[in-house]
Formats: sequence, C-alpha cells, structure tokens
Amino acid sequence: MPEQEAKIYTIADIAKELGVSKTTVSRALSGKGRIGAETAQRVQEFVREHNYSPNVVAKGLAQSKTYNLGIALPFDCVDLSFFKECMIGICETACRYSYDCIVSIQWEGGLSQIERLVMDRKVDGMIVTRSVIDSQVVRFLKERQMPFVVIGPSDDWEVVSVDNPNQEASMELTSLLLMKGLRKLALIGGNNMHYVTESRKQGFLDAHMEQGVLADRSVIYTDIDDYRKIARVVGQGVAAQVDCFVCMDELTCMSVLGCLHEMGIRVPADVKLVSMYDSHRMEFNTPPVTSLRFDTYGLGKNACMEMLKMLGENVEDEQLALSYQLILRESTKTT
Amino acid sequence: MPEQEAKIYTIADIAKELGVSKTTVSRALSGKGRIGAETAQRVQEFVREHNYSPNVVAKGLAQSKTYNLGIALPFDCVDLSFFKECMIGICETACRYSYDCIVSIQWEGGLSQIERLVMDRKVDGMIVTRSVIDSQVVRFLKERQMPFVVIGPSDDWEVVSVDNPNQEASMELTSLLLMKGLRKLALIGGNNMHYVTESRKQGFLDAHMEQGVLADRSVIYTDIDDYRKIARVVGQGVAAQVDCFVCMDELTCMSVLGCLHEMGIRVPADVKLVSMYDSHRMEFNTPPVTSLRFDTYGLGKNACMEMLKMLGENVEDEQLALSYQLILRESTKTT
DNA sequence: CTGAAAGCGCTTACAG
DNA sequence: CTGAAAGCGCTTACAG
Repeated sequence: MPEQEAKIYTIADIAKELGVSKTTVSRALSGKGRIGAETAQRVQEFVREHNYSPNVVAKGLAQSKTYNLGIALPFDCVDLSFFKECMIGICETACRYSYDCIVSIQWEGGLSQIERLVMDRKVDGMIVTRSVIDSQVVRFLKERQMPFVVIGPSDDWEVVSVDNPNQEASMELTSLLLMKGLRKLALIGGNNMHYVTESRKQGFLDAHMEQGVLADRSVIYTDIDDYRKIARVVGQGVAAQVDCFVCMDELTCMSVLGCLHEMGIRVPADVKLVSMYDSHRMEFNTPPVTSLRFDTYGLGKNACMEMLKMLGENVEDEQLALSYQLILRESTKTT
Repeated sequence: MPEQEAKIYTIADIAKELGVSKTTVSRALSGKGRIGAETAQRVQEFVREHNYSPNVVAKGLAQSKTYNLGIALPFDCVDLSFFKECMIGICETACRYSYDCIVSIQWEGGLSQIERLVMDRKVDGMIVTRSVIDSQVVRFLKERQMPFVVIGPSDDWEVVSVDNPNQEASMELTSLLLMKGLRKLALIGGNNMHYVTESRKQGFLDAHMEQGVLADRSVIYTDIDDYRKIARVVGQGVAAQVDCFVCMDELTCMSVLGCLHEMGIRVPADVKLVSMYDSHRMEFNTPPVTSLRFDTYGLGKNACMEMLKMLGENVEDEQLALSYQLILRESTKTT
C-alpha cells in the first residue's frame, strides 16, 4: 500500500494550483496587505484541505527571525522542580505565540553552548533562568545585543528581569516564626553568588527588624552546599540551642532533617524547621515541613511574555501578578 | 562611545572584501569541494579575525535541514532527575555535532506542541523520552515520516530505541534480596501504560524464577501513583507481613518510607526497603536506601548518537555500553 | 582550482 | 486588489 506520502506543498505549488501569484498566497496566509475576500477564501480552503503548513525556517529567513527562544538552564540545578516548572511556563507561552524553545545547558562559569546558540543566530532572544551576580552570560548577551530577560533579581537597570517575591515571602515566613515566640533562628542557605540567596537573607533580616528582634548573626550560615557542611552547621545550631532551622531551599531542608534524625532530635518537639521553598518532598516528609510555595509556572510565563514583548510580539498584557503561599505544616507546630 | 557595533558579516561581504566569489568562501568554510590552499587560508583568517559565524538558518534552508533536534518531554515527569540528566546527555552530544535541541512538552495523550514542531519543520528528528504503550506520538511521527528515537523499551521493530537495562538490573536487585533470605517481597510500581513498569516487573519475576522462589502475586501492586494508594498498599503489605518493599521509583520509595515511619515500623529492623531507581534522596535518607543507579546521562547521549546517525551524521561509533550499579545501603541490612 | 547562476521557501517594497 | 521581482544568507550542480 503506497503510503499517503503526504506531499509537502510550498507556497509556489499552491500558487500554481490556484492560478494566482505567490505573493497572493503569502498574503492570504499572513493576513497582511489587501487581498480579495474571495481569493483569500480559496487559498485558505486549499490550505486546510491539503493541510499545508508553511516552512517556518524559510519564513524566518525572509524576516530575519527564527521564531525560537533560547532558555539557559544551569546544569547543576539542585532545584529541579523549579526549573522544570519554569520551563513549562515558558514553553507553553512561547508555543501560544508560535515560538519554540531551544534549551542550552549553562555550565558553571562558561558559556560555550549559549555562545554557539547566539553566534549561530538560532534564537531571537534568550531567557536566563538563574541570575548570578556579575554574570558572564549577561555580559555576553549584552555585548552581542541579543535581547534577553533574566529570571530572578537583578540590580542592573538595563536588564529586564522577572522574579518571585522571595524577599517579601521570606520576610513573612520569618515574621511568623518570630510571632510564634521563636527567638533564635538559624538560617542555612546556598551559594552566595546567587542573587536569590541574598534576597532570602534580606527578607529574613527584614522580619527581625520589623518584629524588633535582634537577629543572631552567629547562626546565619550561607554557602552551605553539601552534606558535610550541612551536618556541621546543624551540629553548631543544635549546640547553640536554636529554636528553628530556616532552610533556603528544599534540598538543604531535606538534608537538615536527615541530620536531625540522625542526632535523635525531634521535629517539631525539640526544634522547628521550615523551608523557604516548597516541594512535594516538603509535603510528604515526616514531619511535613512548613514552607513557601511560589507560582513558578507563572514566573516562567511572565518571563516569556516579557521576552515576546521585547521582540515586538503583540502580547495581550495579561502579565499575571506573581503570588506565593505560606503553607503551615507540622514542622512548626508549637503546642 | 560608539559600541563596537559588531558588524554581522555575510558570506557575500567576505567574498567582496577578499575579491573572490561566494562559492569560494562557502567552500573554504565547509571544506567541501576542491579549493586552493592559499585561498582557503585567506578566507579562514578573515573569518577568524572578524569572528564571523555563518547563519545556520540560511545554511539549513539551503540544505533542507534545521540542525535542530526535538526532545519530547513528558509534562508530568515525576522522575525529574531522570529527565534532566537525559536531557543534558542529549544536549551535550547534539552540541558537539552542531545541533541544538528544541524542547517540546508532551501533555498526557495529546501531541499539540510536538505536532506543531514537526509540521513547522523546525527539527530534523525527534527524541521521545518516555515510551508509552501504543503511543500516539510514535504513531504521529511515523505517519509524518519524521526520524525519531525513543528512550525506553519498545516492542515495535520499526522503532529505534535505546534503554537502560531495567529488566536485568531489577532482576539482579531482586535476586540479591532473595539470596539474602528475604522471601515475601512486595512490589510497588507506577503506571501500567509505561513500558518501564513492565520491564521492572518482569525483572522482578525473572529473579524469582531463577532463584526458584514463588513470587507472591498478591503483593505485587502496580498503577500506584499517588500518596493515598501508596498508603493503602503499604498497609496491606505490612498486614501481609512482607519482608521487603521493592519500589519501582524513588518517589514511590520516599512515600513508602514516609508511611512506614508513620506506622512506627522501622527500616531495616522490621522490614527492608529498596528502590529500583536511585537518586540523591535515596542516599541521604534515614535510613539510606539500597537502590539501582543507572547512567542516565549516557542514555541520553546514546539516544542522541542514534538520532544523529539516522540523520546521516558521521558520528564516531563511541556508543557507550550502558551499565548500572547496585548500591547497597542501610535499608537492607540483615544482621 | 574558481565562479556565475539557480535554488532552498518564504516576504515585501514597488508598480500596476 | 494583484503580481513580477528582488531579497533573506547560504549551498551546490555545472561549466570553465
């Protein structure tokens, strides 16, 4: 049986079959330029019947566009679910505007893949999913005059960025702990070079300020990124008799919980525990851990809309306000 | 200060500057066709100095290629780390051959995004990262005559697929348990429509066969995909006094462990626990859980190499043999 | 070894 | 309202 062998039509084929010019077909398809209603009809019908779809690459070449967005994804993303949700938000939105997303793995420091992507002119813009202080990537993108938006905070006026309300949320979470009467809070967090670490710490400090409690700087630990270091600072925290461990992310939190278990320290009976970033893990842990849930999908979506706007796409300005929830679970039960 | 305003050269510019034809420039760059050594030199030098890089899209159009690979990623990937590592393996390899990867989120059942990607002719081939029984995606890809490879098992002769040795590894893991004298093993697993569920179960049964132990089918549970169901079957397993819970994936395993904790049942003292898929979580749990570690990065790499081969790329046949490790941890200590 | 020309499949001034 | 033509930036027979 000779397969249906779906002939791939070109605009020229259609023009010939219909006895009109390529120009006309093109116009009927794009809707740009004046064109007779009847002619347009005929073209559209033909197209539908033979389910033609234009060669986007050719279209792109003619317009000096690619209809592709690049997503720079850090290779060492601990926070898997964050990047996944973000990516889905971006892709979905891109798709709605007929763009596709090319992923580019971003190795620490270097920018090999991203460089190629940009130099090859395979994307119209870039979305950078981890904002790093003094980023090479950002510098490169600027230099190459490639439009981009970064996800996460930025103190650079020229950079378009979208972000979760990390500082605000961290502050609310911390305030709550203080209001519960917990006084000595240990903060355990990630890489100092990540902006987000800074925001969370700031929120933590803001809350102390607001509640009129002096933050104990001796139990604020940052750049704690492996199990050994975590074990060490948990030990220190316990020795210092902190009331609560405040973890900046879920992975750290899992590890802290592990350490506590091992030391035979009970949560929440002996010490409280919270995470500044929620995940399924936080929910199904023993005990379930109080944490902050952000709308990461929405974040990706917003980033993408900003990008599309920069590219001159006519996006309806449905930019959603990013919110978060403070989810109280057993790990902070005080009774 | 007028930015360096990096002029974007085209092949025509170069030809003019050097007083040769575009053909010559093209040849000097691609290395195809005979060309004078000296001329080639001159071109290459010019190119280096002005760091020109060709417009890949235009090149693609001329060759009816895109130099893009599509990766179909399931939106509901529980096994985040699997897809991430796989993706990195793919992207890395693609990059080495000057391809880029467009991600396409694959919603349950539907194939909207993938369809667009293919119809728009934005990719040369597709890599499908979850093999599902009787897959719509596969059917569509075949119909459209789009080259593709699937990651995971496939019983379809026409389909190129690469896979982890799931069955073999599951068998080894199970055998080990049986050899340790554990007799009643509960198997808890995921979606029946996923091929991988089938492979793991088969390996589990093979081991029983090999060891001459009758598998107790009453404690083989599949399609257990949410916390409620897990809680239920764990309860049943405990009541049936199983010796060990064998979980097909890490997420399930985490939940099973949670349930056991809640019921006050100790691992490994009262019951053993293993996972057929490793992750950091398994390592840093209390107790750490015995599990199977696969080379997912290598899997992605292989998939990509297969794909590139199909596309006529001259890949060195460094196809790596996929292996796995059986990592024994505290959760199966028998003393 | 080198080049003029046609072509990849589209878009878009420009001129009817 | 419609079309011939040039152009997007490359490649590749074909003919020197």
